[in-house]
Amino acid sequence: MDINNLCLGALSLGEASGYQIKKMFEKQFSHFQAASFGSIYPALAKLTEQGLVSFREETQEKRPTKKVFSITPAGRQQFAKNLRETEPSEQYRSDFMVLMTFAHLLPQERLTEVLERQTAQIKAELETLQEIYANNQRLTCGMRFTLEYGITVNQSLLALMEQRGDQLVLEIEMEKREASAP
Amino acid sequence: MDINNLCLGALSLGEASGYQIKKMFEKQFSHFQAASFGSIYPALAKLTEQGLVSFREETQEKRPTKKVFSITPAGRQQFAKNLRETEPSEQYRSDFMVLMTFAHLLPQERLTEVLERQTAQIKAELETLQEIYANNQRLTCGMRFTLEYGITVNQSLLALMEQRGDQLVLEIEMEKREASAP
DNA sequence: ACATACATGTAAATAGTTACATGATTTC
DNA sequence: GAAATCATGTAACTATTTACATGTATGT
Repeated sequence: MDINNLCLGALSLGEASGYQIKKMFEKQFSHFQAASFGSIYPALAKLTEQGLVSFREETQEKRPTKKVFSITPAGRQQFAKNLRETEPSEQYRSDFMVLMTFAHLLPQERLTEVLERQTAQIKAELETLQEIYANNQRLTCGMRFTLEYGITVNQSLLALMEQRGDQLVLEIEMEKREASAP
Repeated sequence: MDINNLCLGALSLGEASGYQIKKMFEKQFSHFQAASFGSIYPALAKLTEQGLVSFREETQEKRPTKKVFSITPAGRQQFAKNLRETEPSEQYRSDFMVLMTFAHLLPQERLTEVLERQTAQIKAELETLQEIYANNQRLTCGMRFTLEYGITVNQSLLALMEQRGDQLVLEIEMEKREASAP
């Protein structure tokens, strides 16, 4: 599923400007998809060209004029079709995991710092998801499910970090000592 | 952290051919990084050019000749330096989550199928990780940690899918009925 | 007979990010 | 006075995948 399609999906939930779609990627969709302006605006232009979305210009006081995009019936049909043909693939890339894999090559202070940063980030992500879950009435069942999915992951990860983090630091130190004096 | 560096990291654990490095990405590193031949071979060529790795050609009976790469002292130093400067960022992209977000646009059978596929995939991933964890003596502490990390995530996700999956299908059906007859 | 494992490599295509350009308004 | 929010857009760059090219050996 590419950004073009994702924009179509976002608009299937209601009209929005490019800027507002970016906000959606930073909130509701943040735990499973990212997108920058550099991909959203060209996507919107292409979808307009294809007749899958339309827009009206809205002049505002004290704010720049914005283009409010709406999905067309053709767009709605196309999105439903693309969705049916989408395979549920997943991809995950983690430099945190790379750092852990080679933790023995890191100075102890850096390792401790990285573990603390990761814990803090998991905590922050968990709070963000819980906040969206609690303070949003207009969520579909499916969105609530994805939020629960994210909350579950982050809760179990937080528990792991808190009980296993310090232990790892000690293990690495022991491993280093053994290696230097066998 | 790019593929060039990751290849350097893989070789810091022991000498290997390009083909064997690919295998590492499919096993030990599979839960947090992916790489194809199209990125590994050029990476190895570049690292050789930079003097960070060296190789010897090994002729085999009944198998094609292979290049066995080793990390040089300069390579080891460079990798440690790169690692210290790597930030623990993470990126996750999930078409499964996209499908769930727009689950109300999917035919019921397709939704059920996707949920079952996802459950099966989580199960498979969990088993793979547990197998690597159990049947591998040469794992560093850090690698064991990443495996526990992956196992934890998949265990909690599996529990969620089993208790929440069917419920979601029912909720979606109810939502659809309400929408058509308000 | 067909797929998979072994083994290396290149070129084209893809899909995206980052940085730039522009500018008013509001909050700290 | 600096930073963030609102708002749109382009162009260069980056990193990676996919598909192609080539070939033997083994398992199903």
